[in-house]
Amino acid sequence: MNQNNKDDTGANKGLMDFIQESQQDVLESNYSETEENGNDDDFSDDEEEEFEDYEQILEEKGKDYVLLAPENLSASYLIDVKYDGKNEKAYVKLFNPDDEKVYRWYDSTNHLPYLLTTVKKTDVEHILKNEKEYIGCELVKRYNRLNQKNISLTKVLATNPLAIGGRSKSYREKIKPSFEANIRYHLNYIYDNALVPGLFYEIVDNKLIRKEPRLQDEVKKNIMAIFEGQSKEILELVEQYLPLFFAPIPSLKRCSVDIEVESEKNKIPDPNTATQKVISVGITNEKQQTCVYVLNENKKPIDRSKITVDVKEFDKESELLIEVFKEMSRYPLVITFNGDSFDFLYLNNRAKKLSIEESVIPFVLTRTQDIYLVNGIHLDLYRFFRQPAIRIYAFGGAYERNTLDELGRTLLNKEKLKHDKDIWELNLEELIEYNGRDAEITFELTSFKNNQVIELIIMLSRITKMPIDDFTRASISIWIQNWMYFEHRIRNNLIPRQEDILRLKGDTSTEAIIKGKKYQGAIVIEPQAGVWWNVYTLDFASLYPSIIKTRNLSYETINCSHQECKKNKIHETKHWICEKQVGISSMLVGFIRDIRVYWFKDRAKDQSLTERERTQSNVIQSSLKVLLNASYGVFGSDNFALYCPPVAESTAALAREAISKTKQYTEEKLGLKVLYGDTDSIFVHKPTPENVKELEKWSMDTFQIELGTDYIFRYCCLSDRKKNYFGITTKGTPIVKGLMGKKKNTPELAKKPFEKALKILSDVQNPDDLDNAKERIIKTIKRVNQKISKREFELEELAISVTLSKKIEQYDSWTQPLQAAIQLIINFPDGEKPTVGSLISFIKTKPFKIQSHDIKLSDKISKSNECSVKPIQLANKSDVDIPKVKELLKSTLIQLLDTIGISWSESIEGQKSLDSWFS
DNA sequence: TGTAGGCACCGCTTGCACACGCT
DNA sequence: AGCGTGTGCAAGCGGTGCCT
Repeated sequence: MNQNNKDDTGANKGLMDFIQESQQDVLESNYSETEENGNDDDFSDDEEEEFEDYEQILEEKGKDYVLLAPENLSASYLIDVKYDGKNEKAYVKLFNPDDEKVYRWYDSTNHLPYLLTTVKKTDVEHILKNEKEYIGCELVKRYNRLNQKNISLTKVLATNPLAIGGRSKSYREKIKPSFEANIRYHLNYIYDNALVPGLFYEIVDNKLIRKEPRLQDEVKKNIMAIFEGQSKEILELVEQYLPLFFAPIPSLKRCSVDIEVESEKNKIPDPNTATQKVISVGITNEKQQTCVYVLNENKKPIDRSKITVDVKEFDKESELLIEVFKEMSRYPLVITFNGDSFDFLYLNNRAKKLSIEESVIPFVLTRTQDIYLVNGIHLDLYRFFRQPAIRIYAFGGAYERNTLDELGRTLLNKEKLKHDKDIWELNLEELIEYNGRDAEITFELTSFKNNQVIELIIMLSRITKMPIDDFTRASISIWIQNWMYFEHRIRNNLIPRQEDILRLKGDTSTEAIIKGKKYQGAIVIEPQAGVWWNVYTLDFASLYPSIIKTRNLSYETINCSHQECKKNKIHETKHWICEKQVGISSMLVGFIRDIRVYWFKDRAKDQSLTERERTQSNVIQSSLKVLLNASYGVFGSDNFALYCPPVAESTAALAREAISKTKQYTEEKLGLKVLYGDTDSIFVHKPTPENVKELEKWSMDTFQIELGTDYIFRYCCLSDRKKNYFGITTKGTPIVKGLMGKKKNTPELAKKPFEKALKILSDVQNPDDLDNAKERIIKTIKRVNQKISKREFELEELAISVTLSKKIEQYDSWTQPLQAAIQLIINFPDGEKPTVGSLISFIKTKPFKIQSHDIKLSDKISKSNECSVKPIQLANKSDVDIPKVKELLKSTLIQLLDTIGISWSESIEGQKSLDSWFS
């Protein structure tokens, strides 16, 4: 029997056994052998012959680089799991640190694609009687979390994943209901064998066996102590995850690749046609050596004194490419920035165009337009850094836009080389330097801060059980889905279908405040306008995940079938929660919350530890933070596999309850004034240290959630606008939230006086200083206002920069950014077309009409042609609409001024008219 | 080609009341 | 009187960026 099926009683009791067992013999064959498969692998001992044998089963493309694993291989790093369609087998890629080579190991257990169904075996055989790819059925048992019952199922096996799902006549279309039929095969392979990408495995007699890291007994003991008294399931999770956290992360040998392509003026080279020559390729390796492979057909002399990198010259483009491919194949990990859509796509198509032999082209294109490497793995940093969860939670929003230049500038403090010319005008030396710098920046994005990014990627890959190249291309809901699927499978739990969850639990019962939303969300406490001295902001530590944990929220525990549980109601909703079963998402989210808060978070800052221990702890805590912060939201997102609106709704409702009760307690029991609050925080006026302590204790006793102090404001200015305030901390640091002066689309002209005013306010120590500061602020602003009247400004200072969030033809409203984008298209027909993500800069002008355009637009606005803005590229100073600029300055600064009691019309405008009266 | 909902602000769009002029 | 059209206004809505 399949080892995964032996735990017929379901639930979690077999998990520890399972882990133990998997260490000894992970991949013991489970199925009765089917001898149909012609490629059965009795590998010869002779190495050369061995290669002969394998050659026929390897795909043509890139096969020169593939090295098959020997019968026995020392501990190697599991970097990838894939499926080989020609051989109908899963394989893994192992990086062996001893010889620094990547080996490919094909499944030796005859693991097969399958689906599960409640249809009886005889009926299945009837349905599939003419199917050549059908192999047979097995009877298996699973535990169904949704109804808490063991269930007998038919496991339908096929030779090929496409037979199961992915075609119009796949088995999953014919056999209904079918379960677990839409999981990609290589992921199934990972789950079934409990593989963890990023851990060490060795091959013994052609079996893949996990190598356990050594754990310090002391560390283990201390961590177990954190979870003392918690349920058995949680303790098992700790055991399961400690090796993932503490296995060393080896420094992966790797290189970055960046290409430059010959191009005509104002034309972007098209990687699909690849009609232009590749003129240079920069490669940087882990020793920080950069080499630029440059095409020099006319053998122009290169002045080496002007060059800081290594150079290899080629007079034939095809030779250049072949050499680059060969160099890339030496690395288990190859990094690009946007390689999926440009560099590698271009190289691939260009190589075909130049008739380079398939066997030396290392790329594999997938249906979803990702590009994998035959031998190593391809990490496209553009895809990784683009993830909102990564941008915000792992990097604190350090970069705004996902471009190589901005990432380099904000994370590395290293900019792309600037030049006035365009690529095709550069001389060879300039081209080499430029290309080399891009390759360097790309590489350093993975190596800065002791390889922070690469370690983050590997740690998240271990936790989510996704191969690195899948993981870096997928979004956060897929990460969490995969993580939870894995945890279902190793517990022998049936993975529920989204439709079943929805049918049983789908309804929400609260009304959202914003039209079009599914349920009610957070509370924002009405701010008390004014200047407040000595203000504490208290907030709950990861409130939503904490609620999921403490209140046992999960798709199977919400609205369970037990009559007795119905009394366990959730505030303001119709939902109740199960008291008999521990919810799987509650358990998983709770576990990573606890271990982050109680272990890794402190250790990331603990000066008594070594630097190495600190950075590793930091990598782990930020990985966990990324998952935690998304763990609530995914349940409210209909493209999440375990989508369960009542779970999300209940989480939000319980959070509302927590914050309201806290406000009430603070006001009524402690007699303090609550000035403001948002979601998980309250602003308290003048609490004593004892007050704060009492609140912390009360919160722990009432909700089992930590309430901590975030900022202590010397003073804090609130207006009547929510999510809109600023304060100066006791250390003199200004904290600004939501004010227009901070928004990225506000023109510099308004931002500058805003910043100045803020600086003045930072120095204010007491109410008397404030009056003084007000005077100075008024003067500053008046000066700016006068300058505007006299048109004393640069055009750039007025630019409003906005990101397009949709394609041009999808806009239903004739908005200003759209007007500017269309003018750009009309005036620069060969230029880069504005589209999703483009940053458009424009200035406000008096209304004017543009020539009727033949750009495809939505029906609603296709006839519009009157514009109120001009893109900065086309505008003159004389176009500027002065009253509108003043309006803009006013609305930006008024947010700041009215909180400190300055009236715009009296202090700024009124004063000005007096001035002019006297002069 | 998505983790959620709540909020501020800008400016276009739309619907309505009303005036007006024509038949 | 009945109808179409122009005008001014306010509310609604689309869009962007932000907060938690």
